[in-house]
Amino acid sequence: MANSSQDATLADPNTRGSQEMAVVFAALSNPARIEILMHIAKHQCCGCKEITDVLPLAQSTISQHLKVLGEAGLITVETVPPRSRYQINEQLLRSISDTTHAFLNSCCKSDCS
Amino acid sequence: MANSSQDATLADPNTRGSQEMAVVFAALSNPARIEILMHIAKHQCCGCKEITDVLPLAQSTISQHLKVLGEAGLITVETVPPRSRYQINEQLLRSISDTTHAFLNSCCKSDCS
DNA sequence: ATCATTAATCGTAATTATACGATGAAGATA
DNA sequence: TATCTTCATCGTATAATTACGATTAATGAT
Repeated sequence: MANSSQDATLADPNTRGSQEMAVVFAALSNPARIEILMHIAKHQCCGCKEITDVLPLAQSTISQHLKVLGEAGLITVETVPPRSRYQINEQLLRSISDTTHAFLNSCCKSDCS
Repeated sequence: MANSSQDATLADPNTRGSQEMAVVFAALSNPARIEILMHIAKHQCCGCKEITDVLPLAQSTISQHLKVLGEAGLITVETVPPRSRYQINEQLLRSISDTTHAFLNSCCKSDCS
């Protein structure tokens, strides 16, 4: 079933193909998810409710977005019912940041006049 | 109408909100589009046909992907029928690279133990 | 004039994404 | 035990994405 938050196939920037990159970008392709990510980063840790209080979306929708972010490995979850604490997966995010930077820059280093 | 390749609202990294970021990430959220982008970067300039020859997708599909990449501002088009030459929008891509890097890093600079 | 090449667009089908309300599960508290 | 809070999941409706073949448009070559 599905890949957990710490998926080994995403650990090494150099083994990240177009498929893996697309998954990460897809997770970032929704404005609500970007806001959620920023909110978590700002508050370091937070639960679904705090985000629901701040964004104009239903709790079930937020929960679903959190799931997508988790499956892409961008955040981690720690559940102690009835609460779930979400936080940024810093290690992976840093790796993704580097990969993205390298990828985009590799598209720019030519001189097509 | 719609936004052309050099959309002023995307020119400044600091004015890029979650909505604008999501558009860029959405354009990058498809493996075929990543491959297309890499192919264009590798060959500096190329037409739809060269990409169609290399990817297992129909010409109409490639053309559609190119349109998405163009609307997101990642590539520019120069059409002299019956050809269209695509190339990387380096300036915008560099700006996007910086924005993405800054955004992802801003999510990592806390210490939530 | 006819044909070939290249690429955009249209129509369409299948899949995926997004959002919601309702429900269920887990534990804390009255 | 009954109630509250928090969150995940289910079912569902709507919209967007992805892909294809067919068609059209523009130009160059025969």
